[in-house]
Amino acid sequence: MAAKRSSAGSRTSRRTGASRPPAPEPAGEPSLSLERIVAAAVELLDAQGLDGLTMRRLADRLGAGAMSLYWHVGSKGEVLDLALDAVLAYRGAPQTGRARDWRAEVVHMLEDWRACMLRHPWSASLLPRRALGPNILARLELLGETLSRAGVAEADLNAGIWSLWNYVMGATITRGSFDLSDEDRAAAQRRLTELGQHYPTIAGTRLLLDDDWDGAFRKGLDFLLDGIAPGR
Amino acid sequence: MAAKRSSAGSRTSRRTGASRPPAPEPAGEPSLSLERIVAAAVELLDAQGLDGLTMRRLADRLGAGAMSLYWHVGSKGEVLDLALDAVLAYRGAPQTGRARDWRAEVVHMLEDWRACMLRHPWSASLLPRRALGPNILARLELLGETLSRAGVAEADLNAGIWSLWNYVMGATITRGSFDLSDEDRAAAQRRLTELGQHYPTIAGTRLLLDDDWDGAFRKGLDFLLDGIAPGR
DNA sequence: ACCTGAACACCGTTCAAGT
DNA sequence: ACCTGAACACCGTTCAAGT
Repeated sequence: MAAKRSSAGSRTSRRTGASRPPAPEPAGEPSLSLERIVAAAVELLDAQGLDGLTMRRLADRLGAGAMSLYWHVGSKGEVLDLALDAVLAYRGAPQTGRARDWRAEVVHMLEDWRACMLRHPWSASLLPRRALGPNILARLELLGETLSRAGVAEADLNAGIWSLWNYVMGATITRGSFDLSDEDRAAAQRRLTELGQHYPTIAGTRLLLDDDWDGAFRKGLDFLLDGIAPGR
Repeated sequence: MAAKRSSAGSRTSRRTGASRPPAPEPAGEPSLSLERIVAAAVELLDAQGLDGLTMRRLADRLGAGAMSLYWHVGSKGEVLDLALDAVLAYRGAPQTGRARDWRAEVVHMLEDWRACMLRHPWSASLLPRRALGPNILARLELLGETLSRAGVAEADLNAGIWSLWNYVMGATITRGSFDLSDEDRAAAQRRLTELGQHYPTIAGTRLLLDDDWDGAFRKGLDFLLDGIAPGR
C-alpha cells in the first residue's frame, strides 16, 4: 500500500497517454519527463564525470531550455540522488536450484555492487554523501539478512554490515580514482623507488603498481568475512 | 640527498631574511607565502567545507588580490593537495619502554588517521582522489612494515595494506558524511520502520540509528585484522 | 500545466600590466 | 620578484513571463 511513495511517478508527462493516441515517438523531442531527465543525467555523468553534469548541459542534451528542468526537479542535488539510485538496482543472485552458500551470496552481491559503481565511476564517491535510496536499502537488508542467517550474533550484525559497506566503498572509491591516472601512479611508484630508503617495504612490494584490483578486492573481502564469521 | 624535492620550500617569501632586519611581524599583513596560503586554506576548509574553499575567498582571507595566489601556486588543485598533506602527518605511537604489539601499533595508527580526517571533515573524501603525499606514503610504509613483522606472507602484504586502507577510507568518508545530517538519518530510519515489511532485518537492528561510530570502527577493524593475520 | 530568457551572484583562470 | 584588475567563459538558481 505504501508502495509508490517516491516522487518518481507523480509528475511525469502524461501527454502521450490520455487525450492523444499514443503517437509512437513522434521523431521530435518527446518533451521532458523525470525519467528522461534521469536517463540523460546518467548518460552525461558517464560521459563527462561529476563536474560534467551541469543543469545547462543537461537541458541542452534534452533539447530544452536550461530552466525547464526545474519544473520537474527541485535542485541539481535531486538529479544526483535520482541518478545514483537508478544505477544501483540489484537483480539478485542467479537462481541455481540448490540453496546458496551464505558466503557466495554476500560475495556475489558485493562484487555486483562494486561492478555497478565502477561502470558509473561518478557514483562511488557520491554515494556516501547522499541519502540512501530504496535500492541501497535493499542491498543493506540483504546483507543483514544473509549474515544473520549465517549465524552472526545479533550484537555484531550492525558492525558486520557497516564494515562490509566501509570496505566496499573504500575499495571502489579508491579504484575509481586511481583509474583516472595510471600515469600519476607510475610516477608515484617511480618517486617511491627513488626514495627507497624512506619507504623500503612498500617500494619492495611495488604497492602502487599492483594492477590486480579485482583479485585484491576479493582477497580483502575474504579477510573481512573470515573475521566476521570465523570458521564457517 | 633527494630530500627537498617537493615545491614547498622553493618559492616562499625570503623578504624577511636577506636585505631587511627580520622585522618581527610588522602588524600589517605579512605578505603571501606558500605556508600562509596552505594554513589559510586549511582554516577555510575547516570552517566552510570543500565548497567553501574559493580562490577569491582564500585570497580575501589573506588580504590579497584574488590573482596573487597564482604566483605561489599553479592551480586550486595544488592548494588542495598541500592542505591535505599538511593535515595527515603522523607523530607515531607513544613510546612505551617495551616493544609494542604489532596489532596495537596498527590500531593506533589507523585510529589516529581516522581522527585526523574527522578533525578536518573535507579531507577524507578528498584523499582518494588526489596524489599520495609523503605523509600518506609514510603511513602506508608503517602499515606494510608492521604487517610484515607480524608474519603476513609477502604475497598477502599488498592485499592486507589495501584492505586496511579501503576500510579506513570507507569508514571515515561515511562517518563524515552522515555526520552532517543527523536529521536525515533519523528520517531515513523512520521511513525504514514504516516500510518494516520491506526491510525487516535492518529495521530491527536499527542500523541507521546506531550511534557508536568509534566502537563500530574498532569492531570492524578487529574483524579485518583477525582475517589478515589469523590466530595472532 | 509546462516551458522560457534575462538576470543575479557567483566560479577558476588567462592576460597584460603595474611596482 | 611579486602582486594586481579587468575580462572570459562559465556556474546554480530566482523571478517574472510566456503559452
